[in-house]
Amino acid sequence: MFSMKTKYAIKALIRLAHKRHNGPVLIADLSVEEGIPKKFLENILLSLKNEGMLASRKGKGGGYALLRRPEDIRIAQVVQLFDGPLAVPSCVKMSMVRSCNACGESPQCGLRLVMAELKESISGCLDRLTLLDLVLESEEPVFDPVI
Amino acid sequence: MFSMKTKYAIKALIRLAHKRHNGPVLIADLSVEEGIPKKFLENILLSLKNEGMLASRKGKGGGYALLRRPEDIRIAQVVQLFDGPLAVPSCVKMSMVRSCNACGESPQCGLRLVMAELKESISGCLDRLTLLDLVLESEEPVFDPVI
DNA sequence: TTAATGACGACTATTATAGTCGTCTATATT
DNA sequence: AATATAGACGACTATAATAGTCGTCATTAA
Ligand code: SF4
Ligand code: SF4
Repeated sequence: MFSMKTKYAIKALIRLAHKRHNGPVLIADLSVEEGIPKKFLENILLSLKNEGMLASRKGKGGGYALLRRPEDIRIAQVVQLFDGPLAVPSCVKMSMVRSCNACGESPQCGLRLVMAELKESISGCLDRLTLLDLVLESEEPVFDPVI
Repeated sequence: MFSMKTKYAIKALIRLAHKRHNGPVLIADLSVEEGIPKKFLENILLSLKNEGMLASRKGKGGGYALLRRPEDIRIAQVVQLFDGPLAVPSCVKMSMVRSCNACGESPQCGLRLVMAELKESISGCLDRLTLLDLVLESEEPVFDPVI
C-alpha cells in the first residue's frame, strides 16, 4: 500500500512532532528510536525538508525540526511526495501523471468507474488526515482515575 | 494502483458480461477486442475460472463464459485475486497477510490510524462495486429521442 | 581548528511485474 | 479414428521499482 519511505516518513514526522519543543533532533536518534536505517532516513528527511515540512541545522547541536504545525501537514502530501501522485487514469481528468494504460481512453471504458471511485475514496481519506491526528492517536492513553 | 492483471481481468469480465448470451467467447477474440496480450490473458482467465467466476470449454466451439451473474461478482474479489489482500498492517486485526513491518506492533504506533482508515475507504469502495455497475457504466449511452 | 552533523550523488541487491514459449490435454466434427 | 480447434499449465525472461548502502563533501558550534 505504502512504500517504506512513506511509512518511515510518517513515523519520523510523528516523532518530530512529539519532540518539537526540545530543539533539533539528530538523524541518528530518530533512526534508533524508530528503527529506520540511518542512511535511508537521511534521504527521507532531506526530501521532507525540500518539501518545506522540516528545517535542519548542520554541525554540532544540529538536527531536524518540524517547520510547520502538525495540523498543517496533510498525510496526503507526504504520501504523494514518496509514492508519487495517486495513479489515476488519464481519462479521469486530474493533473495526475501516470496513465492507466494503452486503452485509447474510450469514453465507455468500464475501468473508469472503479478508478474514479477509488480515487475519491483514497484521496478523501488522506486529505482529511493531518499529522496532528496521528500524533494524538499515538500519545499515551490518559488513564481516568476512578473517583 | 492496480496491476495490469487486475485491470485486464476487469476489462475481460465486462466484455464477457456484455456477450454472455452469445455462447462461449474465444480467448483470441477477447485478446484482440480488449488489446490484451493473448498468452497473458490465458493466465488471467484461468485464475478467474479457478475462482469460480468463469466457465470454459475446450475444443472447437469452446471458449469462456461468465458463470455467475454480474451483480454477484464483486470487484473486491477480482482485485484481491490478482493483487493479493489489501496490505493492511497486522496490527489492524483482519485476516490480512502482509505485515506493515518490523515495528513490534506497539499499540501507540501512529501509522495504525492511517492504515486502518485507508483500509476502510478502499475496501468499502471495492466491496460496494459489482461487475454489473461497470457493465452499466460501459454501455452505449441511450439517446432519448426528443419528442 | 576540529569534531559533529547534515547534504548529496552514485551504486547495488532483491523483488515484483508483465509478458513469452513450448507442450500437453480435451473436444467437436468429419 | 483422424484432425483441427481451443484451453491448461509449467517454466522461463526482461524490465523496472524498491529498499538500502557507500563515500565524500559542506557547514557549524565550541
Ligand atoms: S483503461 Fe479505461 S480507465 Fe484506464 S485510462 Fe484507459 S479509458 Fe481510462
Ligand atoms: S508499523 Fe505501526 S501500523 Fe504498521 S504493523 Fe506496526 S504497529 Fe501496525
